[in-house]
Amino acid sequence: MQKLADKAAALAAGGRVPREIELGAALAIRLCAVILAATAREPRVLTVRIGGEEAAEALPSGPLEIEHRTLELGLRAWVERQTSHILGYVEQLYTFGDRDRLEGDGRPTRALTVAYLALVLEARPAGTAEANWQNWYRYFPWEDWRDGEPAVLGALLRGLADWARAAPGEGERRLREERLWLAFAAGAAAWNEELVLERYELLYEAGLVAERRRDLPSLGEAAPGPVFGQAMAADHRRILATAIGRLRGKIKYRPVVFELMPPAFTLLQLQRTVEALSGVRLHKQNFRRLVEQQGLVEETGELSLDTGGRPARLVRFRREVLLERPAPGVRLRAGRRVPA
Amino acid sequence: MQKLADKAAALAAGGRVPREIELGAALAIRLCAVILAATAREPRVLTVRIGGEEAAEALPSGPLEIEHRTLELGLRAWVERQTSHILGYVEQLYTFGDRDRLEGDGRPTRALTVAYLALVLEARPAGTAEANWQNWYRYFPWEDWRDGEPAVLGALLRGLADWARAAPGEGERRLREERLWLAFAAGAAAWNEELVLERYELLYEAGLVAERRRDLPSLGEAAPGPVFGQAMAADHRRILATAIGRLRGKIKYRPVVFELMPPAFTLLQLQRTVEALSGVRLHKQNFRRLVEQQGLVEETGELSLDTGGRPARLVRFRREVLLERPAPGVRLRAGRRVPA
DNA sequence: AATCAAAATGCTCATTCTGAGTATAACATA
DNA sequence: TATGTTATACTCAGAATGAGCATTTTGATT
Repeated sequence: MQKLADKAAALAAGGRVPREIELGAALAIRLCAVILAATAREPRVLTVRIGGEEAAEALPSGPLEIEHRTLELGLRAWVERQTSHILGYVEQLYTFGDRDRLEGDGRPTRALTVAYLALVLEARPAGTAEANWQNWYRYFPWEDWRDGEPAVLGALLRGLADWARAAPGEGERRLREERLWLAFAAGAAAWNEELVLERYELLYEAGLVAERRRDLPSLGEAAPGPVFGQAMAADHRRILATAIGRLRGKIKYRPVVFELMPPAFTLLQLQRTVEALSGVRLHKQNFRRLVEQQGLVEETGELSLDTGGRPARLVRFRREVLLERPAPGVRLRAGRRVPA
Repeated sequence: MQKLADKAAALAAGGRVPREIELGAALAIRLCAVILAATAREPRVLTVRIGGEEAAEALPSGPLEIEHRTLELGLRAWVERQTSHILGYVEQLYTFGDRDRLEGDGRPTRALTVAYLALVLEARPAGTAEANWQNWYRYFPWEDWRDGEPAVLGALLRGLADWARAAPGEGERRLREERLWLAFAAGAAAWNEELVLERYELLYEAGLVAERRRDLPSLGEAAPGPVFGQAMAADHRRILATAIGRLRGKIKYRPVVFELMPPAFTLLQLQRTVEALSGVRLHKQNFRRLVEQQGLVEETGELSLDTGGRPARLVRFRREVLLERPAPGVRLRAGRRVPA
């Protein structure tokens, strides 16, 4: 305890301890934005292509600038200037601080990345080849259970099971199996749609995503087999996984979906959007009961004729709920498996 | 879009844009630890005293060191070395990046603080005067509703109401009133114990905490009145508020309380701990029903005779629940106001 | 015009979960 | 032995959930 206090005092007084990351050390700070949108059936993420030859898909990211008053304001300003997207909902996601992320010049440096999650109304589909809206299941095909068990799941679980079996030592094997069980709920029994990051990290450790083989080239031959999902630059796929998991959790207790909806929408559109984000199907009648009981929406008085069936009432988000209910989210209990 | 892509590409290729925070700029990165523990009746936070003369209470914090592989490992190593506390549960809290936090030399700098929440079993009460376990309600007396409405609440709400009334313009006034309503639930009606940070920030903006007057000395005379709670160094009270809010939320859906419990405990001890953390009283019978139904604990076979009444069964945490239930937390619905 | 497919919308029903109690048991101490 | 204190068992009404069936209202097809 004493030591701690001493050190703290020394630091406060301007003293320095050895090996602290000093001004002038190899340190870069970047802000990284996971910008999400959604159509009724497709969850979207904004990506850019970087790196000349072997162009990799990446999340937009920019440097922290000195004149920004706070990190979040910095991010907002930066994104608005660059993409002309006005960010509505913005929340800090996580700060990634791995050492050894290689910067352009090849020296190992400490790269500190502060990642943010932003929700926007999707604007024009970004006509250039450089910045694009992508369906995020492109990167995580095993996360979309809307039409039943994803096709890749079998192969993916086989790969993971092999990895668990190959563990050095009994204890490690048990640990891996436990983690698999938790993240994949024994295949399907009780799929937890929030564990996006946990699942990605398992795949990474097991060498089943391209990023791992890139980061540890020695693994290239050791584990041939397939890799799953579209790779991204640096650790951007991990950041995206963090964002999706967070969003999937948040829609349950905060009305954040509405940030992704147009001003007026039908209840089915809302349901489809929630399903797109969470990757599971919901029971229609119960979903509406919930949304209406909670007072999340109100009538606009208009009808939508584009339903393909009986016209639907158009509703809008009731901003007042924010003042009424402590945690108004779109609770989602999955319906049964859908016929197909 | 095009601009964005260009910039990203330029950066990846080693190019630089103006005013980026460059190596060598005035930038410091610190890791800050909110280390929490609890006795049955008292929630605790580990603090140190820094700064010679006007010693302020502070959270332990240390520099990011280059040889740490990840931020979290860095924090663990650092805290273990300094406090001989082995951190069990550790989670990243938030990254605070305000400009203009004054460093020792008086220059305005960008201080990036990555804050972590750690839960430990309280060790010896830290005999030195320098590092101490403090009841955290010392800093947030308005957050403790275990014995009914906190005494300070009246004065505090009056201060806040004055601030709302003094808003420049109708719109701003409405906004302030809305925020007050949300954070304080109109005084008490539906107290939401998770909004610790929101409440602190309101008090800060209203000039009702000492930190605000320190940060904006000009306010000193403008708003004389009282200030609430014990102040802390820098923005440490804000960080602590973030931690408490996060913890209060988390105990509901993850079995994190058990990180704070001894190996064997009685159900009442567990309840008192949860109450200490959340600041509200719970209904005893329902609490036990929940904990037992969820399979969170199992018998040790022993009895505790220190109850002051009928002896109680000693139970222990069932680690297996982590593998069984998707979100095993100690759901807490407040009981009625307690007789006193 | 009659029929069909696709939604939207209305309503039911059994089950589980919650909130709030009452009642009883088992100890320490005055 | 009476009293205070805590543990533990059990009840009960009301709300919330999960799963369905039934009916209505369109456009598209026979």
